[in-house]
Amino acid sequence: MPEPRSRRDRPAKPPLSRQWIIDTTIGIMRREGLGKATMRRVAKELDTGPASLYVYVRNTAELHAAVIDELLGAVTVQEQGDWQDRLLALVTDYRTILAAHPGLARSALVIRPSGPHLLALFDRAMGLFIEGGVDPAQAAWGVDLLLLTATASAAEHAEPEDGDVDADTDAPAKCDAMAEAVRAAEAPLLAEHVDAVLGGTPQGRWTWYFRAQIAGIAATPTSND
Amino acid sequence: MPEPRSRRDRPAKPPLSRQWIIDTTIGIMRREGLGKATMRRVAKELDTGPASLYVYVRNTAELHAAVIDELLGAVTVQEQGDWQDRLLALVTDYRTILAAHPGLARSALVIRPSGPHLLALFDRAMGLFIEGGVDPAQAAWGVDLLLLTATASAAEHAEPEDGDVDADTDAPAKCDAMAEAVRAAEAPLLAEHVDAVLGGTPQGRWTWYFRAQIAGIAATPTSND
DNA sequence: ACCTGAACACCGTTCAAGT
DNA sequence: ACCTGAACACCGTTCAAGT
Repeated sequence: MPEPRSRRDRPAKPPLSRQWIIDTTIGIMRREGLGKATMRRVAKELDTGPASLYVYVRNTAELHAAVIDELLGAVTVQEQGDWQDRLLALVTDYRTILAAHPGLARSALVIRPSGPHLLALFDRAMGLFIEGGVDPAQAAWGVDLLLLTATASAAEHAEPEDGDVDADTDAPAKCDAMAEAVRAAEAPLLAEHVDAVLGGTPQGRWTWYFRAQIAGIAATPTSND
Repeated sequence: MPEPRSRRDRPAKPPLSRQWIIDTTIGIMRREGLGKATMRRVAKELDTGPASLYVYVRNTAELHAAVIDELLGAVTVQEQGDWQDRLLALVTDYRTILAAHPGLARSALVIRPSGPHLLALFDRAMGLFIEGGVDPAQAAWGVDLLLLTATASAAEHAEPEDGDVDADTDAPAKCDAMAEAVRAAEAPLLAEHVDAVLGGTPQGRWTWYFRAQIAGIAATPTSND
């Protein structure tokens, strides 16, 4: 017996490539959330020190961007329905992926990922707009706007982190606080239309956001001022 | 001489109230960015330990939310122009405040602030929509959408943190990377309309986002499915 | 009752030194 | 050349103990 195996049965040594780092990060994120997928934690999982990761990724933000693009590889391509239905399916897919894991959408907003999968998605969305007869310039900015909204909406509705405080206080307390604040503040219109403001399911809201934006994008020419 | 004064000439002792904590946090943020406005840093500025702050604020997120609402007190009310012009001025003001300090918009997206100043802003925006003859239900969701876009847009275009890497690499490298990625990826439409995709000033884009959304909001009824 | 020192359990990133 | 131990300079939050 030359030496006892460390921990469990590890085959020789992990390769430690960029892809392996990304996959490990995704694994941790799926199990414990993006908040736990830190450099130090990923390094530990890879049986090395955090410094080693910097050979393959520039920093934490770049690693998270790579994770996002990797996950974006899972967006499906809807073949049925008209261009608007297919565009809705595409953007909803994008949003669902970002909303599934806390922090992912927040990261996407900050680091502006531009990996191959996002570009492919952008290209498909542009294609659907153009198929719908929308001017390419409007289509380009329209896709930007749609993805911005999808990302922001995902950031808002992302499930809370694993170790989150007061899960029960979530919805009721928020409504109470809102209702109380509305009454306390000088917000007569909010008070009057409180049902409209707070009403609707997240799903219904998202669909309406999409439809409203599609209508506006198609109808609003890009000015040259 | 009973005892030597600590550091510089401090008058007796700071009051250490919630408002004083918020003001101190804003001061640090203005000078060094939100990233530096940590519990520990604020406590140090207040000549106490971080634990003391928890008597007045629940946690870092709540403190940052309070800071945002405080800053939102500075939104001006435009009196000239039609309802769309005034709404644009209002939402642009909101966006400008969030974009001025890095991290602020990012925080706003996560913590969903609902302080009195935000509620007042929401109420004013609703009022302008209703003045424009927009259905209240559409107005309510419309304001939500507009603020979501403004916040997300601010998060994207926020000035980089004080201690930021490669400022020169910013715009050119981003364009190069984008252009290269477009060529490398299978993104023919992106490649064809690259000028439209990357074109326009942030200001011009924001105005177009606003106009497109206004048009869509006014034209899209909230369905009851 | 109100406040806080000290501790707990973490971070990202760098760099000199090793193989 | 490639890799990394150890250090640097931080974090948020809690809680037992003090006044």
